Amino acid sequence: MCECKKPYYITTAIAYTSAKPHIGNTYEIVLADAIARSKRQQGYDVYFQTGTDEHGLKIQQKAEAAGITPQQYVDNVAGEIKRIWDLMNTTYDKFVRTTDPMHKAKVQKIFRKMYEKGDIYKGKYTGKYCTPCESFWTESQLVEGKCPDCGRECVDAEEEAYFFRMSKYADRLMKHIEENPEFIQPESRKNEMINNFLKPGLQDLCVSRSSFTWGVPLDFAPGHVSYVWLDALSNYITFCGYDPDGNHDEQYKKFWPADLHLIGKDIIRFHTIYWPIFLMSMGEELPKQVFGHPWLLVKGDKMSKSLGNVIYADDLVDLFGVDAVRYFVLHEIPFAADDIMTYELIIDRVNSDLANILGNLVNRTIAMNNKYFGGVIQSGDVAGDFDEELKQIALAMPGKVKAKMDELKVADAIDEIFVLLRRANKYIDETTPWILAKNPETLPRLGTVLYNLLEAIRFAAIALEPYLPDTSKRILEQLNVCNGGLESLNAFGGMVAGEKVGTPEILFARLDPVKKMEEINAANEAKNSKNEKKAEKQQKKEEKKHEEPTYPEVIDIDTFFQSKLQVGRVLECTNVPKSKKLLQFRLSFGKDGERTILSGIAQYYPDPAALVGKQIVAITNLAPRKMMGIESHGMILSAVDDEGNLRLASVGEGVADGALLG
RNA sequence: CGCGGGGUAGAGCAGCUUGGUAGCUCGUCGGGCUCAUAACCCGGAGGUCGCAGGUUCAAGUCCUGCCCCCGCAACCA
Repeated sequence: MCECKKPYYITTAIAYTSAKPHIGNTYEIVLADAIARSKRQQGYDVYFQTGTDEHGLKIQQKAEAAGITPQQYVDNVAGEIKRIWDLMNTTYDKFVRTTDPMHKAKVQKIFRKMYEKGDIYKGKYTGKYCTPCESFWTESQLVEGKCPDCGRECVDAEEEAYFFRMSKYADRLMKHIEENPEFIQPESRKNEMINNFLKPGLQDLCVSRSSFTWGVPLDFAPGHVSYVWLDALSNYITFCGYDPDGNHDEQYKKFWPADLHLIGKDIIRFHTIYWPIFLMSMGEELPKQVFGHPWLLVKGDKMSKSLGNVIYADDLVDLFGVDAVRYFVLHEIPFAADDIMTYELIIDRVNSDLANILGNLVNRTIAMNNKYFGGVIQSGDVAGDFDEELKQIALAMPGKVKAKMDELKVADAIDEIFVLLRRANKYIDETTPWILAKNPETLPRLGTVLYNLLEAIRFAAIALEPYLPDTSKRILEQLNVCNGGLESLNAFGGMVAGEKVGTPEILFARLDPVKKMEEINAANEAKNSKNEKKAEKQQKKEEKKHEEPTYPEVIDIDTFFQSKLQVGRVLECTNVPKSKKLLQFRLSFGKDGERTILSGIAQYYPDPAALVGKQIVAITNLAPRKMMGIESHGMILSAVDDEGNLRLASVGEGVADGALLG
């Protein structure tokens, strides 16, 4: 092999330390690990970086709620994330944390460099400001026009902030994306970025915050911290030896630009628009490829604590073992579409693929070699029917696997290995070793048949290493051979006659679906009844806090009478085109005339026309607001309960249209 | 008419660029085998390839129109 190995730099997104990662998050690191291991196997000098993103308002708030410092909080969560990454047997070379002083110092310099270059300028950030909370909100973040945190009035305000001139680099980025079709994967995402963000024109991005302190402080602007994304994205270079002053480490010179940023499809925009532009501003090369992988869903929903459908990697590992979990996520998740996971599906895969096709093949082959030849490997030179096809498939397999991996189609790559395993099972049927064993004359042929099988298994075991590292090792141990790497798969004949194989051990036990499900349900219930219930209750409380503004104990009558509440009659009610949520009402308020009001209740009224003629209650002196291009003059009152029942407020029939409430 | 992806056997997918016997995994039914973890191997059933037109000797595959689903963007005053 060549001494000067080609470099390969792969990263995952750094995990946000606001909560323990679930299996969906864990998928990313496993996928990256499979790619990294595969590249190492192919002889690349791989640098694999992952880590945690530890700044931001959310973390500051969570720490406050827990009564600890933000640093303590992120130390805890980062530890937990690292533990899970290790549990999944992932071989990252570096685990980075954005609270690292080295990183922070570099981010400060990067920021200053961009500022001095003129790419970042001081501007005014306008929005709604909640004085008691000292928080800025955008219009869309407000709840009922009030602060989403405390429910109090917000005022128009502006504060000093720093902006990045995105528009300056937009053309260059567009050109880059178009000239490098591999840059954004899968390709459908590429169009999304171009059409939704680049073509309409990039807005300048606000890259500083002064409403909270848990971030990288800007040395030239006291009170400001860096926008988390600028801080977080920089990790890919700061921890790889980048020096803002230009004295880069050897590592940086060797590995940058990264070959692959592996990220979730939800953060593609940050990685394919902002990050490349930041790099352009710094004068650095762009990463070669960004792959936005799909999601693992549970019953069609995104995993979330509030839905109560979160599945954690460590729980799955307890139930199925590391390699089974790795196999499942790597094999089931397609290249571009989200995948729905269920326990039943995992059991299914473990049984049919791992236990039956793989495990049973290894087991029966080694058992036969022990039974018929006392474990001694025979020579492979008594050729017969069916041998050639098996050999050809084995020899072609590594190349096919590599081709699939080059396209990042990991599931397909694994399938190529299973083609060989299936063929080997068939070969046993065709050659009927148990019949050959009965006649002393056919014993030499039996030796060769078993030799071919053992060799085919060796091929598979070595090829499986990137995906099922532990199982790969166990198979090779049972075969009693070393992992000779991919080079040992150039010729069919690596097993050495005269050596002895080990004893067969069950690699994956078959699972009884019914029993396993009972076990899973019991485990889940036990968990729910204990710590999770407490956590859930707290969670619910927190969510309610967010949803329902806290009201002042007492308000005076004048405050109440600031709202003009009137009875109105529905003249027309239609869906707003292209909107999922909005209904457009034309209402009569008697002598006060007619007005148009929009309301986000479309999902509750599949037949909006049915509301025509009804009397409702509306606030009519709210400031007009445009939504979906239509101006709304007021707000219709309604109530919704936890079950999702919604009713419009009314005063009963018999009151004149336009009558005032009070 | 905002942009994009997709609709193929009970489920999940491939095939469409370069038209020509509709394929894979799981499930199901039947058979074989007994070395092995009731596993393995073979065979069958099951599809008007979203709908309607068109081009062609021939269309999942190309063209036109329509319907439905899913992402992204906008949107709950």
